[in-house]
Amino acid sequence: MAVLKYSRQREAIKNYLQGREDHPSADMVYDGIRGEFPNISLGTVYRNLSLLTELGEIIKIPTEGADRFDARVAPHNHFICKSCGRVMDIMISVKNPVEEINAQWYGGEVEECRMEFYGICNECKKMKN
Amino acid sequence: MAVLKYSRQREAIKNYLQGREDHPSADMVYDGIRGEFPNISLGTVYRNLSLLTELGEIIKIPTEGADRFDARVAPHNHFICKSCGRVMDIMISVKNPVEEINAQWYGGEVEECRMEFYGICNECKKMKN
DNA sequence: GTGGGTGCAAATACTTTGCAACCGA
DNA sequence: TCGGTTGCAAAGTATTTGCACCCAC
Repeated sequence: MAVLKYSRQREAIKNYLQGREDHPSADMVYDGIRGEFPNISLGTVYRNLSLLTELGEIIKIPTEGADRFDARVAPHNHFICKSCGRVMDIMISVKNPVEEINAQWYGGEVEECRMEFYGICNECKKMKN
Repeated sequence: MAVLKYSRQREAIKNYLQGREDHPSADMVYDGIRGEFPNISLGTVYRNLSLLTELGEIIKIPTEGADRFDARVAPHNHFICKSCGRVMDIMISVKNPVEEINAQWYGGEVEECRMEFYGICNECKKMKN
């Protein structure tokens, strides 16, 4: 791609993501920054999220339904609620098995491991009672 | 849901999945069984894949682009090629960290862990040379 | 001034759904 | 027969893209 040029919209999208604990979808980012940029378009949000993902400044997480985005790029793992779809960081570290996998598996070279833990979140458990 | 009734299409879809090493999308399943059922519709394929997923007879794997489906329901992990999108089983077992997570994390109760390993598959490496 | 970025709308990709006909129990 | 299932097409959701205008450099 050509030389990157500054854009206030891209800056705002990245800031918005960095200020969130959850993992918003493109649509949620769009809603979230319309206060600051009332005329921004959803296309611009998608374009910048893709660009930031390519640059490695954010991470894209495919889930059921819309993709989620995460400004925390350091390796970490996620909990995904089977009931409400919420995506949460799991902050505790478990041993990363990448070296183990590469030592034993020949389908390709593994660069990264993402663990996804599925279950029912506490919010949804409360609702059931 | 009401009582399940037998359907040749559903049977064929499940058989098709069980006979594959890869993890086809709905569209690939559709193409794959049109030989046997020339009049089957894509809607029927989607309906049955959803139903089988709910029944726990297959697994749905969200990825970039279309969802993939897997008839191997026993816990196992996947390698996803960043270049071609191919999804492959990683057959070697690494320790499942679910108990470790549940012992230390209070966001919810974890039932299942899926590890996704990202990298470049051997096929794509060959292409580059 | 040049070329990347934006807003807008149309297009595409993926998936679900309403409905009448069909078929398994 | 009864009600779940199918094929078809239309609708719905998620995402990408073409284009004229705008703005950073």
